[in-house]
Amino acid sequence: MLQLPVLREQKEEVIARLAVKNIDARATVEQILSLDTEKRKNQTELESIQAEQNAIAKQIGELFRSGKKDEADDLKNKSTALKESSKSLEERVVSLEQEMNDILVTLPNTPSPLVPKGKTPEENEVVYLSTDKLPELPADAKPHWELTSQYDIIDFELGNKITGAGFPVYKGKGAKLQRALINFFLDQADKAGYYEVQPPIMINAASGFGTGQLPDKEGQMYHVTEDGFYLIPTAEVPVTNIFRDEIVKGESLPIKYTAYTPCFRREAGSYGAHVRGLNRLHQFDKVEIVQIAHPDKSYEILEDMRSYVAGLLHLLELPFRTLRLCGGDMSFASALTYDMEVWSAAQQRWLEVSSVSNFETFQANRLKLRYREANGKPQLAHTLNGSALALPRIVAAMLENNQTPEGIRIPKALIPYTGFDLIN
RNA sequence: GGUGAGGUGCCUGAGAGGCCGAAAGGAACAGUUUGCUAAACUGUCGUACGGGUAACUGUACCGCGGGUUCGAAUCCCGCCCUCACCGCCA
Repeated sequence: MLQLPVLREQKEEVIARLAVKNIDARATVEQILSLDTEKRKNQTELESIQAEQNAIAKQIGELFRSGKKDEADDLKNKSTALKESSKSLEERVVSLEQEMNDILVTLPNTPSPLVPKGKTPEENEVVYLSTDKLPELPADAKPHWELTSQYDIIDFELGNKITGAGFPVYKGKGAKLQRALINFFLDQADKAGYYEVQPPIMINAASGFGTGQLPDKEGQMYHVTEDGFYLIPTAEVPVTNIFRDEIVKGESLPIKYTAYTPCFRREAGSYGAHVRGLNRLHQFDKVEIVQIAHPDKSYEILEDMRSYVAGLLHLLELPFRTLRLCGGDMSFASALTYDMEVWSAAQQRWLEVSSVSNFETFQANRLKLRYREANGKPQLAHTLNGSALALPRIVAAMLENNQTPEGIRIPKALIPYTGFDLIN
């Protein structure tokens, strides 16, 4: 959620920046500001009436104590009259504020000045390419969904039976590979100074609102209606919400957390060949990294997180590129996002495996997540997060790129975790 | 699921219609003293939103939402949550 004072003081700047996300926000911003002006006008009036009521109530108390009941009765009547007008004013203020907030939460975050203009994924800016020549596979190379059944390591049909499409069953070395990747990613995060947590994988509505999934993406989450909970689409939600309504000490920043969780996404509206196999699942595993940062440091930290994720991909020996997302391809809450895509040789396409974002104060404002320097006023912190990493497409790329006549080669860094160097 | 107790500031915890934005202790911060540390003493110490160049000032907030009252942390109603015990159970 954008900060109202920023909207008031830098209206033109906000409108110009939202234009990078291809949004013409002028009418909305002006509506918010006029509601705000109206609200404040009513609020000032209301508060002066309340001040008078409070003064009268105090006087009545004193009159009662000194036995002047008649005078007290006069004041009572006066106060009752005031109550009428304060009550209606209060309703007005509350409804103006509500109306204003309802509109304010629909505005996406303003992109950072680094964000390139653009509408489609093709206009994302390639900022890094891990290799100048992409691996080439023999003509009979297979896509991963054929390899998974050839080696019987991931069973999509069995998942269909148990749950439905997008819920695969990992088997044998396939299951062990999952476990190996999760442990590998967690160990790496630990080494990089991230504190490991295991959060709930169901969240309440307040948490969903805090990180911006609600009300914007309600339809993308599985909803447990009986209890009002949602299955998490990413560990970002429960981990960042650890700090909801918190004022942390300035010197404790940056706070670095990591968590492994399953993630659940309804992916309503997705279809076609690009959802085949592991490319798009309803349930998948991911290790997430989250940082709570000082506003002056958050962009430096974003670069750190980006190079951390790149390091993981190098260790896994996967060819990848890093994109700086253009305005049109960015998420609602993000100010700057880097996507990491690995090259899937058999599919001849790039697969997104990580998204690293700085949300600046956008989430913190919803979360009421603040920090305080010694004796200072509370300030909104910046929040950042990134996948480090999401498993399915890593597995897809690994299977496809590393296929040999003998079997699937496991990258060196992973062998201590899998306990085998070949899937055959 | 049943029964009982309870939700007050960073924490513990008092407060039971007006003198309460809230005692007391602890923590934290600043200072004094001691050679350092520790201790002792003194002071500061909630948040949000308004108004004001500012000093300052107003309002709201004691789990959430309503109600009673001139006046509610305190009384009434509804909801949520936590804890304890019982039941069930990995």
